[in-house]
Amino acid sequence: MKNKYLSIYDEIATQIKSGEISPDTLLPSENDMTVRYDTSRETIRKALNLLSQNGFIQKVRGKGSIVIDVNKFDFPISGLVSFKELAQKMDNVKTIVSELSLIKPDANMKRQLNLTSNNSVWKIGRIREIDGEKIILDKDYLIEELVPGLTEEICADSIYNYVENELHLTISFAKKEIVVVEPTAEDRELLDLDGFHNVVVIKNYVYFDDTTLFQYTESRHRPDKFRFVDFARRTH
Amino acid sequence: MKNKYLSIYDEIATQIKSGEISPDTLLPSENDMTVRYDTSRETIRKALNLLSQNGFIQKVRGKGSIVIDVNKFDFPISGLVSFKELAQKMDNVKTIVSELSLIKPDANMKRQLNLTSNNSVWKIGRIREIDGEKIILDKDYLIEELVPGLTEEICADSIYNYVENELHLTISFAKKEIVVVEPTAEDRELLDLDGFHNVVVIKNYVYFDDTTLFQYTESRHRPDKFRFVDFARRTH
DNA sequence: AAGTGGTCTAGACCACCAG
DNA sequence: TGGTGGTCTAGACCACTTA
Repeated sequence: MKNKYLSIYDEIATQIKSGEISPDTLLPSENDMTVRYDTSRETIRKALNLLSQNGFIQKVRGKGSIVIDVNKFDFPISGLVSFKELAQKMDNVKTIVSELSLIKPDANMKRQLNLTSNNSVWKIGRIREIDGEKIILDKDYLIEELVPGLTEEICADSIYNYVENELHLTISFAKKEIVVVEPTAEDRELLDLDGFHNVVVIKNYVYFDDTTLFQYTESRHRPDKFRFVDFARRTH
Repeated sequence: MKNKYLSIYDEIATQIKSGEISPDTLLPSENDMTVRYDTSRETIRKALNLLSQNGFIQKVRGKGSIVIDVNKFDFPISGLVSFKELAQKMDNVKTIVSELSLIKPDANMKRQLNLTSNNSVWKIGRIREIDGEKIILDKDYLIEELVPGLTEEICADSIYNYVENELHLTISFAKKEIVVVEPTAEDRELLDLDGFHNVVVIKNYVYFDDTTLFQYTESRHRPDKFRFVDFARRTH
């Protein structure tokens, strides 16, 4: 137990997810909670603001904090979600590493990754197979200097895990871009396109704490199996 | 001037956007700012956290707040963005109201909008024309009781404006879902599909402060003109 | 060791909602 | 009018970075 406000957040979030706290009811007031959790009001408010940002409650001034029916909204996927996290919710998912090599970046790549010197870049291709069909082609580019020692095993598992837990680098934020394009020859070769005329491309730019770009990823999806969910909350 | 922390946020955000504060430099420390803005540290921190959440700065413990190059990341579109806001960044944009009628909801619609009684529902169709091509078909469904008095003029302008500024209802949060589907007969009829085989469908569920659903919208895009940008920040 | 941001406290006043 | 959440203060201790 380190952060008091995170503990409180976790406790309440768990209760809401399990249904122990019913949707459409009010949480105890902030002042009640200061007593119940033996802490100050600002700390309670930190926890409640997190709950609000993550779609668990809705705060209304003069009234209280209303519990939102989380199951009604299947849930914020927004943010940094790796394929592995998604896959855990499904069965029959397999990853095939189609490519793992070190390349010299061309001019375009240098621009994308903000490279000036001639660093080597990991080029990784991974095919995601769901229920026996090859649905997603993930193409990753990472600067070797920052992420040494990649292996096929790591790629088949989760690169995020490796970076955060083994290398102890902190991934901080990401920009995501979604577009729909004609399939390339590579898409046709590697994916089971089944006559589909487009692929959905998700471009992901992942940054470290110090705002340097660490990874550029393209995730190329067969359109019928693609679904993106975003949960937006008005801030002010 | 009401909120101190919002004023400080606005001031610094403006300076970053204009380039008055250079990217990759450090902001003054929080303690410096308490003096400069004549306020407490927690208030400064509120402003800085907003800046961080909106992608202007990156806070690093023990170091300081690094200014991010906002022009490098075009910018957070994530959230509640109406077509009108998007259109203001483009030229040659036109809205054609193809339908505005009151309907009795069918079973599916009742489920989507959480209706029990037999309320009437606004059905609105709007075609968005960009550079003379019909690119987007927006279909909106709103509960009449909550949003009375809709006219073609309002629909051609912005429904959000009407709801927030005329009716004084507060839109609070929204769930967005993106999928790619085969065009319907209606899509083929109303849009210039130019031989494209898919449309990108953005489903939008908009909620009021009290967590009741207020609007369901489908925005149907020709795939080549569709682009979605999301800016995600790790919270903990 | 000095300075930074992260957490936490115990108070205060305000705007808003309900009975 | 009493209770709610929203803002703000002046202080404290801690973990982390940098020199």
